[in-house]
Amino acid sequence: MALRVLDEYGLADLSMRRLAAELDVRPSALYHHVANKQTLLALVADELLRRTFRPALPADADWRATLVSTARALRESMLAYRDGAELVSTVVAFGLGAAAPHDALVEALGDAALPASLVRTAAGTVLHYVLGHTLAEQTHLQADAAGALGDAPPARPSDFAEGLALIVDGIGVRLSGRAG
Amino acid sequence: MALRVLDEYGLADLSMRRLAAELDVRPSALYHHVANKQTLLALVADELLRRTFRPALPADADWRATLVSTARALRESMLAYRDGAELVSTVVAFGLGAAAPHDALVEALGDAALPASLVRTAAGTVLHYVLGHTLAEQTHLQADAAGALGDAPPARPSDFAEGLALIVDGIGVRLSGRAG
DNA sequence: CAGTCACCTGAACGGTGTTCAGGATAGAGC
DNA sequence: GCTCTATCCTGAACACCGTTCAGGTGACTG
Repeated sequence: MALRVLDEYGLADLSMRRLAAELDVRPSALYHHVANKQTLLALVADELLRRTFRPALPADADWRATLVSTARALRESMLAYRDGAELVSTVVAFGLGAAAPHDALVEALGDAALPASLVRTAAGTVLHYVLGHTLAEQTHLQADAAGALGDAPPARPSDFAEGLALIVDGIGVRLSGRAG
Repeated sequence: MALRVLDEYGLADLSMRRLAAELDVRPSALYHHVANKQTLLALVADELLRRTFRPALPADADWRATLVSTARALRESMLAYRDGAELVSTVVAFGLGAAAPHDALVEALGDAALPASLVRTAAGTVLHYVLGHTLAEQTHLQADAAGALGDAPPARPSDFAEGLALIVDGIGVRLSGRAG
């Protein structure tokens, strides 16, 4: 329900009052189900990810392919809803939820023979990259869809993959010839 | 002035009304100097960076050292003010200003013999990483300073350098033996 | 001395998140 | 059947928010 409002009106207009109106209820009623708006947004972000974020984990693939596919899945999840990247980014930043992406990235790195602390660092690095890149991408996309501003270059679709490959190769260096 | 209010009250309380009160002026007066709050925030972010972001560019250093020092300088700039990372991140995301960090990263990559498109990708990747990491770091720091939540691990100081090194090495792979 | 312009005030508009006393309603235990 | 209780809700208010706009005031220009 809240996701419908998000997609229809955007994150800026996803207010307690609008959501309540959509549910045919007075705003104060929402506070019997949720402590405040921030935790509501965390629940919405979790629901968004639950619905769309299915990181493929083919057992035979090496860690590179798994990591790339997980990152790609996260990007596509967020792009699937209006303001999805902004929503997930803020929820992740405040640490109130949306732990699934980080967990999925850590799991994807499980096959690489890396020390645990480096796994966490690498997962965080990839996560920050995907969130930042996709947020910029979606902001630009939606700005174009409304009234273009058009000074920045139009961001080729391959940019995401290229930046991601940079990090993946950086991780690969740490394995120095061991696994693929 | 606005930076004083930012440091004293935080970004959430940096309202047009509070800023106007601090300047002993009515809120509507601000709109004769600035179109709206978003561009005000962009100006504040630019001023923050102008004051504190001095990327050291030693002519003799190789691109790795220059890139790392630029990234580190950006992180420290944002940490120097309350909510600095959040402010700069949102301004960069909306593309209304704060171009200095990206430009500085591009310049730092100038010495590496990379194709122009890869320079832009690499700069964007590093930028997203620094913003995302520092935002998370500062959010955590400030949450601790108020009333700790304390479930997430305490984030060792070396985490920033490790993640950054990952990306730098990824860039290095693209040079395959050419420069340092 | 009139005119212009930058700067400001005062008041309002239409929102926002959140709190709180109290009303309804359904199910459990006696 | 009848209380008791917990859940869910309403209505009203509080204290803000960004923004607009007509009109006032002072300084600098011609």
